[in-house]
Amino acid sequence: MRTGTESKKKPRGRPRSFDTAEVLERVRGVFMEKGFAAASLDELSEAAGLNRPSLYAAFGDKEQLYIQTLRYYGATSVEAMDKVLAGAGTIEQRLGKVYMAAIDFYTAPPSKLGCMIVGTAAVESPTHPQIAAAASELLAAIEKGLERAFAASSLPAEPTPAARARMAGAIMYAIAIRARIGMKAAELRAFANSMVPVICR
Amino acid sequence: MRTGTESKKKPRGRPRSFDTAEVLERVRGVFMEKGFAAASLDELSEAAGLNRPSLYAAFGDKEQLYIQTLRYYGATSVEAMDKVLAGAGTIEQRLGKVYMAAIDFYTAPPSKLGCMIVGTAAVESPTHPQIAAAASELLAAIEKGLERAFAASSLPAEPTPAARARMAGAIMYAIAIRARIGMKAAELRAFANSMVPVICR
DNA sequence: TTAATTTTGTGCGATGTAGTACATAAATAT
DNA sequence: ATATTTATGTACTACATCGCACAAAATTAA
Repeated sequence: MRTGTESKKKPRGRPRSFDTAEVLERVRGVFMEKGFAAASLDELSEAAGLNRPSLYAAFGDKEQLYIQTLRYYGATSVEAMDKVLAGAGTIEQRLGKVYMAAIDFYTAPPSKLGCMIVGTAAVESPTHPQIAAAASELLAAIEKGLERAFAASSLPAEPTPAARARMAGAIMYAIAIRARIGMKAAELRAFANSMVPVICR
Repeated sequence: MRTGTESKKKPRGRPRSFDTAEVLERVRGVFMEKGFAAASLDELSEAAGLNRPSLYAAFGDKEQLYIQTLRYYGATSVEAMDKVLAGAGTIEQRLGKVYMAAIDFYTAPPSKLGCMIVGTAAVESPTHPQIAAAASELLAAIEKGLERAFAASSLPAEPTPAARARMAGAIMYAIAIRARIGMKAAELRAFANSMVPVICR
C-alpha cells in the first residue's frame, strides 16, 4: 500500500493508493492466463485493485501496461537466473538449477502458464512492434546471462559460449511452450536433465 | 471453387460456393497474424470470402473454426516433414532439410509469423482446453515423426530416438518463437545448422 | 484556513463484435 | 413443373469493451 520507490520528497497531490510493483505482479497473472488480446481492462483493473481511469493515468493504455508488465517480469526473471548462475557448483549443476526453478514456476498450480515472453508476447509480435522489441530484448538478456556463465566456466572452447547459450535458451523456450500446452512437470524435468549434459559437453 | 472431397454423390440442396481446404488456408493467414483472440469474425469471413452465417454453418463458432484450421495446418506440416524425413540422404542431411524448410516458411514475407501451434495455439491453451488438446496432439505427432526417422537411422542407440526427437522438436519450437519475434532467417539457419550435428551425434 | 495539485471512482458514449433470424437463391428429387 | 433441401446474404439484436469526462477526495503549499 505504499509507493514502491520510497523517495523522501513527497509529491504534491493526493497520494497513490497502490504500489507499482504489486500492481504489475497482479496484472501479470491476468496477462499470463489470457494473453494480451483476451485480457480485458475490466479484468485487469479488478485484479490490480484499481479502476480503469487510475490504470490509464498510471500506466497508459493496455499495450503500455502490458509492456511494463512484460519488462518487469523479464527483469526479475533474468535477475533470478543470473543469481542462480552466479552461485556455487559446476556449470552443469547451476544450469540444472535454472531449469528446475523455471519448471517449478512454469508449472505452478492452479494452471500451468509457462513463460510470459514465449507464451504471450510472441503472439502479439507481428501486430505490436513495441511488444516484439521488448520480447526480443528480454530473450537476448536471457541468452547474454547464459553466455556469461558459459564463458566463465571451464568447458571446452568449442562450442562457443554464445552457441551454448543459444542452445540452452532454446531448451528453456521449449520447456515453457510444453508447460503451457499441458506437459507434466516430471516429464519436463526429465527432458531438462537429459539436455544439461548435452549443452555442457 | 469446387468442393474439396470430389465425392460422386451430389448432395441435395444448393451447392457450396467454396472449397473447405481453401477457406482453411485463407483463414489460417488471419489466425497466424493476429492470433486466435484478436482475430475478428469480420476479418476471418472477409479473408475466407464468405459471410459470417456461412462460416458458422460450415465450421461452427470461432473456436471450432480455429481448431479445424489448426488441425489442417498441423496435418499438412507433419505430412511435409515426414516426406522430407523419408527422402534420400543421411539423417543429418534430412533433419537439416526439415529445419531449412521450416525456417523458409516461418520467415516468409511479408511478416514472419512462425508456427501456428507454438505461436498462437499456446497462448489460448490455458483458457481453451480443446485448443490445448489439439496443440498437444500435433506436437506429439511431430515428435513421433522425428522419432521414427531417428529409429530408422544408423545413429548410436544412445541417446534414444525418443530423446533425440524431443531435442529436435525443442529446436524447432525455439526457431518458431524466434522467427515470430523477429530474428532474421540467416541467424536461424546458422543456429539450426549448428544444432543438427549435436542432435545426430 | 484557503488554494493548488494529484488521485480516485462513478458513469457515460462510441465502437466493435458475436451470434442469429429471415428472406432469397440454387440445386436435386418426384 | 413443383416440392424439398441446402447455401447465401442482408440486417438486426444484444452485449462487451475501450477510453474518457467530470465531480469528489486527499494531500501539500501558502
